[in-house]
Amino acid sequence: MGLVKNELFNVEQNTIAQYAKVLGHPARVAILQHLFKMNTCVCGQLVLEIGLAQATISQHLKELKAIGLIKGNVEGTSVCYCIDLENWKAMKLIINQFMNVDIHNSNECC
Amino acid sequence: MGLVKNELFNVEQNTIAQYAKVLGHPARVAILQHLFKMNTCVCGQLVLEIGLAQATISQHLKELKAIGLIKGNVEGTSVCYCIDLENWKAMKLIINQFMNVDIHNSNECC
DNA sequence: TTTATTTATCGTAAAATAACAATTAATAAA
DNA sequence: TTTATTAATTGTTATTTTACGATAAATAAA
Repeated sequence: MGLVKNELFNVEQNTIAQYAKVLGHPARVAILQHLFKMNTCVCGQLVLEIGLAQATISQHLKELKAIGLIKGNVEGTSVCYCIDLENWKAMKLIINQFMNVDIHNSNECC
Repeated sequence: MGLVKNELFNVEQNTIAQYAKVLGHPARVAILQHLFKMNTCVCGQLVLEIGLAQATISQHLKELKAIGLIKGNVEGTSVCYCIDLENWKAMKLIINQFMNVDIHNSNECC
C-alpha cells in the first residue's frame, strides 16, 4: 500500500488531485508566491529566502517544474526560474471549476 | 525526516498547503463531488460508489471532517455526511486569493 | 435477547514524501 | 589551467500516507 489507486478515478479527479498535491506543501506555495512577487526570473536566492537546504529546494523546484507550473533557464552558472503563466492559468481553471461545484447547489442538510 | 518544517512558513502559506493537501487525493475529490452532486446528506454508499475498502473511505472521510470540509450526522445505525458549506466557502476564498496572485503580474520573463 | 447492519478504530505493510549531507556537473573567474 | 560558484543528483533516514483485514462499537430488527 502507500500507493494511490488512480485507476478508480476519472481523469478530472486525478488531475485536480495532482495539482492540489503539488500545492500541498508550504515550501512550494512560498516558492510560487516569491516568483510572482519578483515578477521576473529568479536565480538562486530561493534557498536564502526560504530556510531549507539547497538540495531540498532543488527537489521542490523539480516537482513544480514536472507539473509545469514553473520553468527554468540556465543563465551562466545559475538557473533562473519563473512561473509558466500558460500552465498556471490552465491549473487555475481546473481547480476553479472544481471549487465552483457548490454554485448550483443549496445543500440543505444536516 | 519526512516531516514538514512548518515553522519556516507563515500562517497563510501553511493554511493554503493544508487545504491543498487534503484535496490532493482523488478519493477525497470524488467524495466531495459526490456530496455536492447528491446535494443532501449521504449515508454509506460512498464505499460502493468509489471502489475502496470501507476502512479506507472512513479514513478519507475523517480527514475531510478534520479540516472542516464535511460534517457527519449519526442517523440510526448509519452516519450521514454532507458538505460544510460555510467552511467550504472559506477554503475557496483562501485558495482563490492565492491563485489570483497572477492577476496583478505580467511575468515577462524566460 | 440474539442477530444483523453500519461505521470507526486498530494494527500492519508497502510506498511515498521531506529533508539533508555529500557528491557531481557545468560554467565563470582568476 | 586551476579555483570558485551554483544547481542537480545520489544516497540515506525519519516520517507520513495509503490501503486493507480484523475487530469493536452502536444501533436496529427479529
